[in-house]
Amino acid sequence: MTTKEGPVAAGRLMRIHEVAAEVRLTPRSVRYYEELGLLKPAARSDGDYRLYDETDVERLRFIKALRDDAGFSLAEIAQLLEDEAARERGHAAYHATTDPVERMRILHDRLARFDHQIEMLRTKIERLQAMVDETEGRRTGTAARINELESSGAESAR
Amino acid sequence: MTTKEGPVAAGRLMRIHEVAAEVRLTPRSVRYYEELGLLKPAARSDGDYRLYDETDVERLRFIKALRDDAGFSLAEIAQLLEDEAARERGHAAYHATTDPVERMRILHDRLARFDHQIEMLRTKIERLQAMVDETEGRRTGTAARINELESSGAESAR
DNA sequence: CCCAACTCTCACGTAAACGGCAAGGTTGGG
DNA sequence: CCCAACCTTGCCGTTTACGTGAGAGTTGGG
Repeated sequence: MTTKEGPVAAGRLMRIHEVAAEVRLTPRSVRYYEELGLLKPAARSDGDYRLYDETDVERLRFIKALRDDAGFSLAEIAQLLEDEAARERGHAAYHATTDPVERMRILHDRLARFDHQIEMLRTKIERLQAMVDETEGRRTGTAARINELESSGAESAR
Repeated sequence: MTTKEGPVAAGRLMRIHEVAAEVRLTPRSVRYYEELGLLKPAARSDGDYRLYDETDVERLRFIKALRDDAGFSLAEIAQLLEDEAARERGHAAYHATTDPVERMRILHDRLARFDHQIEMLRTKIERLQAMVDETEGRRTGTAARINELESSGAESAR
């Protein structure tokens, strides 16, 4: 009943410390991300243990990359990935309807979200590139001064 | 006596709220960055007011970019820029000595730091690019499904 | 069935990066 | 010289992103 069904992910389910180790996070962080609505385990055991599948792992990896590499806050990541609640609704809705128009809408929605993600990342890349360019400029200045010194006093070098 | 001298920066000096406004930071943050050793005002007034010059503004801009765009922590930024203390020592040392060998060493040092900065930024760019690629992969999959639906049920669309 | 290892949900503690206030000092135009 | 607007150094408060138990329950191999 808490099972995330779906057409994929028939592999085995993992417990929280397993996925945490896999993506190099702590169980605490994974639970915290769930608390913020970043993801929801594929299932729960009878004893209410969180159980994760491969897609959860991928999602966690993506979250970690967004946090570590892109430096987004968890709040921003929540925006980018949208609440897991909304995502699940979208997924369920897709399989609940046979209406192709509705399915179309959902797919276009998903496409738009991917485009948004790509755009945010691209923007970040551009800014970083600008910083690289600037730093290279300074580097060139320093390198020039080295050349000056090197050619002016040309004798004491090893 | 607290003046940062140097051959450049003869422009006028600004007070903390001016530079803060200029680089879109709060005076509080600027003081905090100083506390962490990220920068030091060019001078102090008689009444001990912090006074900044144009190079300080540039430095602050760079710091902000590293924080906002690259997502580095202030501690990491401190590493990248090295303690202002060390920087100042290097600068003073450069002008204190006339020994070309010593000057050479200082310049090569500076060059190495630039190279390190560039490398860190490049690494970050590569990771972001990898994320873009991955997201584009997913996007392509969704786009394909849209095409399927579009050609299979080709009549109900507006 | 037993027990070690794992998990659950509170709940409080912490480091980073500031925000905001207090109590007092400084600046500079009128 | 006066005063509004700015600044100073403390110092405590807050948010984010977790760490760290506490107390109780679950799992699974022997």
